[in-house]
Amino acid sequence: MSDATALARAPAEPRKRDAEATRAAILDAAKGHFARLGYDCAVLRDIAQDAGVDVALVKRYFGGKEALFVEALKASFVADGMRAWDRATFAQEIAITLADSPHVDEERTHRFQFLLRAATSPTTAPLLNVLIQDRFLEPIRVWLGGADADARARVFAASYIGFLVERLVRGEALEGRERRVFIDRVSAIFAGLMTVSDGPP
Amino acid sequence: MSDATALARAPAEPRKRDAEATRAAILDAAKGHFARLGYDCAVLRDIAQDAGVDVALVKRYFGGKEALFVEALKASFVADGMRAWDRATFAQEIAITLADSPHVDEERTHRFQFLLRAATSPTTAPLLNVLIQDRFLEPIRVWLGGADADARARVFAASYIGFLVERLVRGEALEGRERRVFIDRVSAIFAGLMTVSDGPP
DNA sequence: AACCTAAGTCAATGCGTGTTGACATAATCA
DNA sequence: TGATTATGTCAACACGCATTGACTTAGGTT
Repeated sequence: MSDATALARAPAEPRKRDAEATRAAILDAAKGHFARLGYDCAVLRDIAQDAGVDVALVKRYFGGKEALFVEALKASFVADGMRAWDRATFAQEIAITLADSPHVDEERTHRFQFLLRAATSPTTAPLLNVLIQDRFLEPIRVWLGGADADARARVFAASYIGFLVERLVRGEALEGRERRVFIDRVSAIFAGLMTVSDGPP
Repeated sequence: MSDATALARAPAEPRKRDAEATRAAILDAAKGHFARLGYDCAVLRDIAQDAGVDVALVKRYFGGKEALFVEALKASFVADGMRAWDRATFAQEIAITLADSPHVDEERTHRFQFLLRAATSPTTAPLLNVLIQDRFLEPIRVWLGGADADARARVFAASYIGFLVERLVRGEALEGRERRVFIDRVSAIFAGLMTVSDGPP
């Protein structure tokens, strides 16, 4: 046990002084906590501890909880990724991802859980309108392209969010035939949204 | 100011003593608050005040906040409604509802917002697994029927939730061509899920 | 009428949490 | 080296909130 305590005794090495690094550490920890817990349940002390930092530094570097949240939210949406998606395989790939457990794609999962939590908390929802428009809906709209891209982007985004929630509450991966059917149906939906027109002209 | 205080002086009429009625009043107020605010942001004092009741009565009748929440959640899902949906018109109707503002369908909106909030709060999510299965997924599964009803029910439920979130953050009704396209696409998705097979056999 | 029990009220306690300012110390520069 | 500043630490404070128990009173019972 003495080894364990020795390992846990990180404070023996009292943190190099490096403003940028600590700021980044806080931001990074914050992203995870906010994504997992949502604004209201996330606790500054825990975030700080996770970053190996004193709580007071949150104030120094960000001003407060809300400001930290906004910063973390923006940092979580550097709005890349989507451009790189391959149109030929996207629908299938995303459906597979959504059929699996939330734990396999931690990175992307976190980013969108963050968005979801932010959107569904009454405290933070007001902060989101612009950001959602700019960094979520708009990239999708551009990526989809074609006629009525805005409406299709809405449906696309909504579906995505929905499947994310479903996977969240499901918690575990789907298996066997259910999994195959799920993937087929979901990828059919996304594929349908990528085609410019399957409704009346 | 004396007028205002006079107006505010509702306590002049000190609440008839009726256990069932007050219990119901609390539960009713709780449903609204939890749906609108989620578990964490909802405040017992406000719920009590809304019901015209002292906070302590929440303890007397329900035991505590969490118990009240569970009760309210169950009460919000009497699992009716869905059976009554008309298969011929459902997809179109639901799409229209989802295109409009959240305020037009307060009743149903509230019930599902409740579910959503509950599912996305880490505090309450654990309480939901069974309930979601029993009162949400299962009715959909039965209503859909046919082969692979379970997988289709998942996709169905997920889509529904997603569109609900989308409408929530959108806040206002869609208009014009965007609205038409949105409705077409959404109803196409639901209609597709109602058909037994459009994938490989 | 006296009494008893269920229903409702009130004030206080304790905890979690964001925020704040005073203090300590490493890093940098004159 | 000594002084100055940026960086990090610590200990409270203030606030909101759920919870709790002691007290009050209406409504029925004997």
